[in-house]
Amino acid sequence: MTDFDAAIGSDHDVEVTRRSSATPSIRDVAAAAGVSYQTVSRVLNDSPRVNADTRRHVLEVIERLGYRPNRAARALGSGLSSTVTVVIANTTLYGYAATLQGIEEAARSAGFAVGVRVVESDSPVDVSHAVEHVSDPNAGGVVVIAFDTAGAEVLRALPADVPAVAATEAGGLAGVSRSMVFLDERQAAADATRHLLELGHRTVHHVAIPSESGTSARQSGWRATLEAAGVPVPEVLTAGWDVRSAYLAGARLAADPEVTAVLCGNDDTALAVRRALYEAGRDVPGDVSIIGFDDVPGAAYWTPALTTVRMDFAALGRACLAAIAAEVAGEPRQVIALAPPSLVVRESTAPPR
Amino acid sequence: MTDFDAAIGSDHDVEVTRRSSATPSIRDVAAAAGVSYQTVSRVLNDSPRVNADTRRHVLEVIERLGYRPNRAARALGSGLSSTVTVVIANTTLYGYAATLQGIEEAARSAGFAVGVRVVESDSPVDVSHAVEHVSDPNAGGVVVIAFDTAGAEVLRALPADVPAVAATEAGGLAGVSRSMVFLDERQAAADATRHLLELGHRTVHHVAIPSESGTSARQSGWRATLEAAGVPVPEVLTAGWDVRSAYLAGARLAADPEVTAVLCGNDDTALAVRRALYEAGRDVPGDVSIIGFDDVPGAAYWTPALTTVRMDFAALGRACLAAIAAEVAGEPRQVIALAPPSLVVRESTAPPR
DNA sequence: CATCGCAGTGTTAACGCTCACACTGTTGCG
DNA sequence: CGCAACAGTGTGAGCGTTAACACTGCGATG
Repeated sequence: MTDFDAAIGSDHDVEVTRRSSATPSIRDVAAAAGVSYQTVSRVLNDSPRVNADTRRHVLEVIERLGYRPNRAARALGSGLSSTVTVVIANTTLYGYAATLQGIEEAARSAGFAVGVRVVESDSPVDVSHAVEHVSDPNAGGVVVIAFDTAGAEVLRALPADVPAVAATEAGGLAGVSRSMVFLDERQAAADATRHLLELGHRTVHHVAIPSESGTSARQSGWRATLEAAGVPVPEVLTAGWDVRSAYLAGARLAADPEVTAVLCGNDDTALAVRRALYEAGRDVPGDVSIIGFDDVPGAAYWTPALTTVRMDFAALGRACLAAIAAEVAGEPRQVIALAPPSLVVRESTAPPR
Repeated sequence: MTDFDAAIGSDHDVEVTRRSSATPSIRDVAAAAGVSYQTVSRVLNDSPRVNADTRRHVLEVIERLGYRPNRAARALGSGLSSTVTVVIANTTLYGYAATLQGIEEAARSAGFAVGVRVVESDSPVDVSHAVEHVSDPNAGGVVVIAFDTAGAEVLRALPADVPAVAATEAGGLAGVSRSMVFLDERQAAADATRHLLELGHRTVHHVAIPSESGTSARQSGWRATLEAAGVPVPEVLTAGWDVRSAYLAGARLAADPEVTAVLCGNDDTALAVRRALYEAGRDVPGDVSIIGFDDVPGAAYWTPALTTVRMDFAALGRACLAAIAAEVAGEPRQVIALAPPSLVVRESTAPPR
């Protein structure tokens, strides 16, 4: 205690410390506690080699001084950074946002900080800027949400020494040797298509959303099911992420009396298709059945409530975080298929007239 | 040029550098370019005091070596960190996600990195953890999305020396002296209410969403308008962020034949209210008119298309970034009201029967 | 009772960068 | 032609932390 008092009592050398008015550093804590700063560091990293009394006292001083560890310094000193950066095309689209939420949740409980970087398009400029941003040495790992070409391009352009994992479509990304995590949408798409066929529909149309490859897993599950059933495989209509393009595709389908069942690339697409059908005077599910993908929070409250595939994006995000943490820790790459999403049958599907 | 060549030619002191096998540092670049590391630093920070030829050569070496500046080291060395952390209650709710997108966009073009921290609730534990996380010295600024109590609590608990700005409801947060930015929703709520009144409705009911204060700006705009019009002010029904609670509120309204017009706290709420009305056999807008808030991307494609208030969350986010950048740069606090959002009249509102 | 081992602590040197300052050479001016 | 001014560059110190190692006692071991 004498040491402590002495340290506090003497103020003839106040000017020696740089600018102690600012946030206290580990050294200030050490001085106030009468120990070396290495001991404080040990307390912070709960090293076992610290006497219980010392630890308690240091903790007390930390509290009293309002000391907060400096992440940047820690990263510099250790060479490790407990940060993961999420590369994402758009934070407002449900699947992306929910995946981000899952990543953040897992990161938070694992003590990681999370960064976000939006890649607006798959243009070389956007992609290279994003790559540049995340390839900061000791910036930690990166999780690329590669549901689309922008993400996929970033993944391809990323230097091999940057630890990264991708959240992808089912099956992963061809030609990319990275850890990948995905939900098995192919299976779910097949289930959804079969559901429609079993209801008695002659065939099922499909409005596709953007995808990394030309053909999404959703689309291929749909196609395989139709082929296996020996029914005609209609031409695929492609929409963008914007609702309007889906509406346009929906309008084309609505004009075709042969169309009685539509598997939509996601719920937003289903919303727009349903609108187009409505405008054409065709009832859902009376005249046309529709199925979405994602199960956005409101889907159960639509009129009619939407039959859709529930995607557990939060689980996807959590798995991505676990994977990147493993990768940063030096474990080998892995490709993880999560449990297949399941079809939630509600009101938008019915037997054809 | 001779110096450069000489420096490149000589490799007898290759072992002097520590572990140059790893990512190159500023010193490796300097050595390879035959200049001091300070010169490289100057090039990186485009200081004007560098000869054009030197700069070009250094840039070339940087490119060749694949050098990437280390953000952590830079932050440590300068004491400044060009990172902003966004404190957010939920990344999947549209208003939050869109605001985040706006912040990120502005941050990206201003050269800031962005971090995300979710506060799951306004519980002391969650709040203090979030505060702890963002009060890292030299972690840069923080933008708190304070649409709810969780955000507001974080803001209140944040040490005064942490630079922060809040995206709030109209009017800002009482008792908090921080920079704040908001969209004037009060005005928009008044417009929406007036629209309904002008259509001939006796009064307008309101389903409120969570808000920082007990009474949201949306609610107070609604109330003021009803009072000014001298019509009865119905009891406010309160919903949470989840669609189900809004549905429950909607079910109560649907059961009341007096209800002919409802101003919903946001579009999700409107969706659920519309569903409840549908289940009760009441047509929208035939029997009941509804108005939402936010104008989510799909709102125009609902059946009926939703009359709602378009909130420019991206602009809100951009303004927040500008504000935090200013704050970090030492400029005084400011309270900014952005242009009031406007009502978009679509199909869900009509004169009462 | 000398020695080993280990709990507990301190010391030194990085980590990669920026800052403040010092230095060199050239230019411009009286 | 001497000196100030300045462009251009280098040097030294430090940012707050961790890692590696060195040291000090004390109890256990033979």
